[in-house]
Amino acid sequence: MYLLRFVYIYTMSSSFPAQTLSEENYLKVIYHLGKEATVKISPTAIAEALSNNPASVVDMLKKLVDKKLIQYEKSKGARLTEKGRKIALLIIRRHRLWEVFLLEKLEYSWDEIHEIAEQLEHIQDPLLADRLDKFLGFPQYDPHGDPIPTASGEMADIYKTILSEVKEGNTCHVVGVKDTSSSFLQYLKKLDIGIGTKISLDEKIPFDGSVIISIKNGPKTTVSKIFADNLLVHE
Amino acid sequence: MYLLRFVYIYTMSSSFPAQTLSEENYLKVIYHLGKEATVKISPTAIAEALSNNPASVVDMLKKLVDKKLIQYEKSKGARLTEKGRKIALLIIRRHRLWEVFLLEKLEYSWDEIHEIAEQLEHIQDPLLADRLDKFLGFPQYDPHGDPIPTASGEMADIYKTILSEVKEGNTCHVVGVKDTSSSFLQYLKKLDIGIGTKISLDEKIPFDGSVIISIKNGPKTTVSKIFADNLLVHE
DNA sequence: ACATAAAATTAGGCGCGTCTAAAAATTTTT
DNA sequence: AAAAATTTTTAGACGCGCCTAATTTTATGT
Repeated sequence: MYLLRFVYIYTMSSSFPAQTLSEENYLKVIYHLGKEATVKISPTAIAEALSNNPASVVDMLKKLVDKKLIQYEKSKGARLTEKGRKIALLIIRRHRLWEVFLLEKLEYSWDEIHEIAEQLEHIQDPLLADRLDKFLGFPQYDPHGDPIPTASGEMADIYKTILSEVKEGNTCHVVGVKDTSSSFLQYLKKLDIGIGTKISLDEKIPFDGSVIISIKNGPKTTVSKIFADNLLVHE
Repeated sequence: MYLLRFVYIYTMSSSFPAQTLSEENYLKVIYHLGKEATVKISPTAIAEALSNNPASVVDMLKKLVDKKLIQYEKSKGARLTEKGRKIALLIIRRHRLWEVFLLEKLEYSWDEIHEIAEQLEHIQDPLLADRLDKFLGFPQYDPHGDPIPTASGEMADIYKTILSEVKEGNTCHVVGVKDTSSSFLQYLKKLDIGIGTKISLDEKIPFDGSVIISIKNGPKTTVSKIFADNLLVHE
């Protein structure tokens, strides 16, 4: 019992004091803007991502510096500290786990889950993310194909690609969709394709980019290039 | 498609514009304070329930009057309007559904769920409560034995009582616990008693109030009066 | 290198929800 | 019915997170 508690102190979920909702959103945005390049993030970029004003951003950046969640020097851009990065990853972990929950358990569709997860990601409880993770069977990817950070704050690389990029003869698993229109989602349902569905790419037609696939080792089906461009998969 | 949307307008979950978190808490508190008596609720009582200041309460009451969520005349106390009552019931519905989720699906214990549900009850989405309700199998009572308001805003009466009040020969179902100490919860686990467990009261011992019960039609077990006083049941 | 454009920062302000202190109204006590 | 106690209300203020407008700093173009 004591040992368990001890271990918990070192998992992401319980080691940080609660941030305000707004602070959490800043950390998340700085993380997302910074992950591509190692460049420092400008107030303007943050303001745009949050749909607010650069002047407001500067105010908040000062506060985040005080809390040691970011590094920031005047006119040099912001960067997460290790502490800030861990919190950002926790928010992202919570967001993506809730998205899986909403899609798989509550039967929401791909295009509805993001907005609700934006709210749910801020629920504070030291055990919640890990319990939800377990309940969902430790999913590795969210319904948009993005990797879910682990309890210890590690995030898998994104191997996701689109079906049309898969080589002939290879097999992949569906991790999400790009297009979330109901016509596409309904078509997927008809083909019995969902998250995790195994697809083998049998042949590509040079003429129009159509691809011939086998769904769950079943009979061959042909889908258009438009279809294949919008299905996110993971090899 | 259109018909479905139309119907939804008339269910509790989607018919109200979002309130602020604080407004929702005021409505909830006014509901809870008002349900016992039909008396009007004083600012002082509300302030105490919210652990804040009567002066703050008066400010908020004015705002709630403007929004037509309560009736309030100077120094006469507050009362929910029909609109306010419906919103309060929706918040309570969400709270209790999330409590069921946390206990049954995420393996939280009786004493941990309230605080998390206080946060989850404010998540805004027109479909969420109803989807969660369905996912949970339309539970009628939360883990504390309190009835869950329906999607249309009706709440069952509270029939709950304690095991020691059940008459000899009657059968009841567990709806919750009064004591949430881990020693009691562990004892319950050992006896294989959980939410919904069927218990028949076979005999009461006059000497010390011990009761002899059958759990799930199984063999007879004797439990103390202290035990029977702390188990909430529903006949 | 200098003028111009763009970005960052400061200054001052605002709405929300809270507070304290003081005044007004109501209720209770005698 | 008057005095005392309590409750309610007003007045004024504050922190948070945001805003606009003006200023300063940095980057860009010729």
